[in-house]
Amino acid sequence: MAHDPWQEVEAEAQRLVAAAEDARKLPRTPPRFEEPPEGMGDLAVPTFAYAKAARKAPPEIARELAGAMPASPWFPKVEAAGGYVNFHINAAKLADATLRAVAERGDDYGFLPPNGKRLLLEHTSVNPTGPLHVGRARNSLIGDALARLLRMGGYEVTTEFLVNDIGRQMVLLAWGVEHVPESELEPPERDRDDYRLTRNYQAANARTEADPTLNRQIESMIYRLEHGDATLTQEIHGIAERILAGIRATLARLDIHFDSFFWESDLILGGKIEPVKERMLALPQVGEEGGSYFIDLAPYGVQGRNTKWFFVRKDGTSLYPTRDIAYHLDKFARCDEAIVVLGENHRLESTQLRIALKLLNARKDVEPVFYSYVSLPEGKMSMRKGVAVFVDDLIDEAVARAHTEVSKRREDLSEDRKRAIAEFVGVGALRYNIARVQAEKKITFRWDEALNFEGDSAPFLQYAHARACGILAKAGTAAKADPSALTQPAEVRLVKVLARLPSVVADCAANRRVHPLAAYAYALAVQFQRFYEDCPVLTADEPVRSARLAVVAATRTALGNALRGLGLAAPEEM
RNA sequence: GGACGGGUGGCCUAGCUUGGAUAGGGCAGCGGUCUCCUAAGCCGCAGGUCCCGGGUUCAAAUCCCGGCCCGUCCGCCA
Repeated sequence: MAHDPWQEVEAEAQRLVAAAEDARKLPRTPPRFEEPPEGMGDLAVPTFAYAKAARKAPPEIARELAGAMPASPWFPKVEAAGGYVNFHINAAKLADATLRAVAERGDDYGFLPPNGKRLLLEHTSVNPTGPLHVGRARNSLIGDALARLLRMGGYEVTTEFLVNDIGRQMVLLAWGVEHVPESELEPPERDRDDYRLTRNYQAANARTEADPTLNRQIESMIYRLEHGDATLTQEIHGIAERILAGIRATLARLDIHFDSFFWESDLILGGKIEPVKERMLALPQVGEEGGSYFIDLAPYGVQGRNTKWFFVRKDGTSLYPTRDIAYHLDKFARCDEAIVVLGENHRLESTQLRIALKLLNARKDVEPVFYSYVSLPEGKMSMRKGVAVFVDDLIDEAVARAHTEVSKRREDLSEDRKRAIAEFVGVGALRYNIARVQAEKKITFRWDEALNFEGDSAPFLQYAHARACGILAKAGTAAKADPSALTQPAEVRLVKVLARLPSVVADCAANRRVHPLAAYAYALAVQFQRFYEDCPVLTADEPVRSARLAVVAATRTALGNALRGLGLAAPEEM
């Protein structure tokens, strides 16, 4: 475990506790280490749990346990304090282990060894009917950060965007493109196909609402599409491709890119739907109602007004569930684990899908990661009502505000340099604001909060990284570091944070959560800033200078990797 | 009606899976701090019924039960 210093520390403490338990004839209790209050050590083991069996007071047990603890080079001091046994760590040894781990792993410090698993992560998957708006972008931001995090966690990750190019919405879009002339449309907000074509989509929506007879046209188009009409499929595919190009351009600005695009129409053209439909129809759980088919999910824990999950229409065409199942079976053949990022409104649907996959004896399950929607102070975002914030506008605003800040703070820089900094600061602020919060929290979008550049924000983290780089750039080559030269509280505390990165990554990857990594990166930046105030590096005498330089270098690596894991730029100056 | 998610100082948020020592942070507010590696920083002050009520426990923000509030879903739509 040379790559994970903190793991090494806990393993050693665990060994000591077990030995002490045996010596005192206490039952082996897998210790859950806690962090004691400041100044009371580094690891704490509560002894309350032993009290009943031992029939002794916790403080007494703590004293006995502490006394029975074998000597260890890791913990020069183990003491009882109330009902706790507190371990004081050997700071020099931890520094040595941490700096060695960073040296051994190099730029990969914090990356876990490859676990050999192919993980398919689906995210974003918006219907290509218009530009990306802020509500949906949370999906992309969470998905992309998760992909980066899981790569750090040792997975071989493929990100995939499911392009829906066969639904009613897409037919409507195609109809709008064909039947609504440019002369009847307002000028587009931006000169790009996603902005241009979404006007046709909105117009088509408005017209079908006003004139229900149009629905027959639309329905016949849907029918043709679902029966593999190659010409129509091609046409819609082409339109979707143009809008998707716009969406991809927006995402690219956020540094979000996909490894794979899966076109839903390929399921139909590839004949993947029919076999799945047949397999489903053969299930004993299937019911029939007026020529249509469903699975009653009530026995599987689904409750509500209607537990019937229809997958075949009375005209024999497949419904979305069938295609979703076919898609997932296809996914499963291409990976070892499948994750999909979904909005909270898809919770039930996801449960239904997973039950169906199980009934079909699918070889894998799909793991959903849910997030709540982003609303505006004035209420819900809605494309149809035009109450939405486009991601492009959000990015522009973020970058503009960042540019104002950079100009204020760095008059010495060239305009090109300021623009470059403004770009990663603005985009970083946006990304971090989503990444730092638990996905299940609903968010009310406020400009001032989304574009905060101080305190717990991306620029703060980036600034810490830039400062570390600044010191290293001026330092020249350093002598070999002697970890025992690190004795100041600020530098010792920084080392302790540095030691934790691999454990944090492991925890995040296992739980499929990115926000603890954000919290870690912030804690690391905070500790580095304090170190920066308290511990001069370049002007220090040897051997302190070299030791501190090694800590700064380790910080650059660890913080840089944490930043990149969150999808944020790790700048050398700002 | 049912299911699921959230509810932590004025605002935002961590901690909840695995119960433990004064509930961590940030923003906004107030006060300090640039002859010294970038002040997007650092230091300090102030601010809390952890939604409410029961229960379990030596110990509950955390677990259990019952409410309340907010959100989401329960289409032969996708």
